[in-house]
Amino acid sequence: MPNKIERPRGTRDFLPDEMEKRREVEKLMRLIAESYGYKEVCTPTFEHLELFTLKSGEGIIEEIYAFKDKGGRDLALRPELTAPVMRLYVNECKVMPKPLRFYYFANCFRYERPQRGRYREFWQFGVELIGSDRAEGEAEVITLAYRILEKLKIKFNLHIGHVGILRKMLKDLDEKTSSKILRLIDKGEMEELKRFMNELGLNELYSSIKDTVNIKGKVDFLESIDIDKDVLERIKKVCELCEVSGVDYIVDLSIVRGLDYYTGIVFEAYAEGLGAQKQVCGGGSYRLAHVFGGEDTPSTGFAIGFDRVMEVCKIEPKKKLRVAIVNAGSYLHAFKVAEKLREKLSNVEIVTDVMGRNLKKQLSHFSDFDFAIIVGKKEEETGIYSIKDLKRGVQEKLSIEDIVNKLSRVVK
RNA sequence: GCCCGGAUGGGGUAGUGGCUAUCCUCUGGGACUGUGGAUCCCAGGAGCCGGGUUCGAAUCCCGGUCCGGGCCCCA
Repeated sequence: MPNKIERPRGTRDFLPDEMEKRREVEKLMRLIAESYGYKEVCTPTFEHLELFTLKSGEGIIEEIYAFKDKGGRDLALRPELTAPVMRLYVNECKVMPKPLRFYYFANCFRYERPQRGRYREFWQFGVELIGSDRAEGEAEVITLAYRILEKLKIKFNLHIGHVGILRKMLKDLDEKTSSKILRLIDKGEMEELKRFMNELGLNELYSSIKDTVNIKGKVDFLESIDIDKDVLERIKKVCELCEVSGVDYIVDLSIVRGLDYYTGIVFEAYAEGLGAQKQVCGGGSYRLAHVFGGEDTPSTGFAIGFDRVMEVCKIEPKKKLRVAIVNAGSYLHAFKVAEKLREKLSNVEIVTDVMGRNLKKQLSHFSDFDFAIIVGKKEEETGIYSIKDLKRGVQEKLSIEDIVNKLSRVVK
């Protein structure tokens, strides 16, 4: 036997049961996003490498699947979708009336060590609200993310922060230093941060950063510390709107986010039961359009880690009604009956035997179906078919029309 | 990128340096050519890959691949 060809590392095959569940969850996400007026967009699976290196943040750049095509162009499989969607916006939608509400569901690629909830090909569901610079927009996006996770019956915590506070505190430092400080805050390595800032003689700044980062709770906590007035007003307003829509949150100013393009409100959601891969959603306000040659445009968005959500989501798809057309010798007629029923009934699975089994074998094979319709010479002549309820074990004789009526009633 | 643990038919497993690799499930067929899930019978299908030690390796050793767990990072 020749060697079996295996799946590449970090990729997955999905069997029907799992696909069904994934489609069900996807459908729910779409439905909720659409109920907020968001419309689906789709961008290419690969883009110019530059799109992602321009502003994505160090971590992601190292993980990019990059390659040269036959024309020598530097291309990359998309590691995320915010940059592609903003590129699409700049290319095609600049003059459309604002705001634009876009959502996407697509696969992304990152070269990483695979683990539970972390794959080299993974799916993201996300939205981008383009053109609004206001708390109303930010609150809408946060609420939408919250609703989706809530409707999927996931247990999670939502943390809301604002990168403006820390950015402002660090504004007098050079970019390299401030970026290192932000990274240490993001990792929660406060001891290392203390040592680092001590070396630079920034003890005073360190202690105010420490105070800021430790703030966790509802909005009112913020009153007690000395932060930028405009930012405080913004956070208060966003939180107020979130509370109105029943969103449960924690203000957490330590949220920094790995992607460099965030400028304002940021938020993350953590689900229970996923270990180190607990972050199921991340987002915030950013400015990216001008980087891709457009006008400076404020935007807010989030991305949900679809595969992580699937790990903890309890949603079960509704089982379809399954009907077997069992033939007693008359294949031709059985196929005809099956086709007629498929035409008349929607959302019902209708299956015939294609293995040449005898009657008994067919019934045995279809024993976990809901109904069996027996089609043989007698039925072909009279037009009256035996329909057997396989779950209850009862059988009756009906015409095609009556069968259609009966099954339609059961579907409801 | 770092640290650990694994890998035996499609799925789940047993076992051991030595005969034809165990059991369950599964799949196909038969008993049974007009009525299912039971039972019995027959058939099918496996030691991740490469190298080493050995008379002999699925078993021991080394390397690789893949999976899982924990970090890092992130969704």
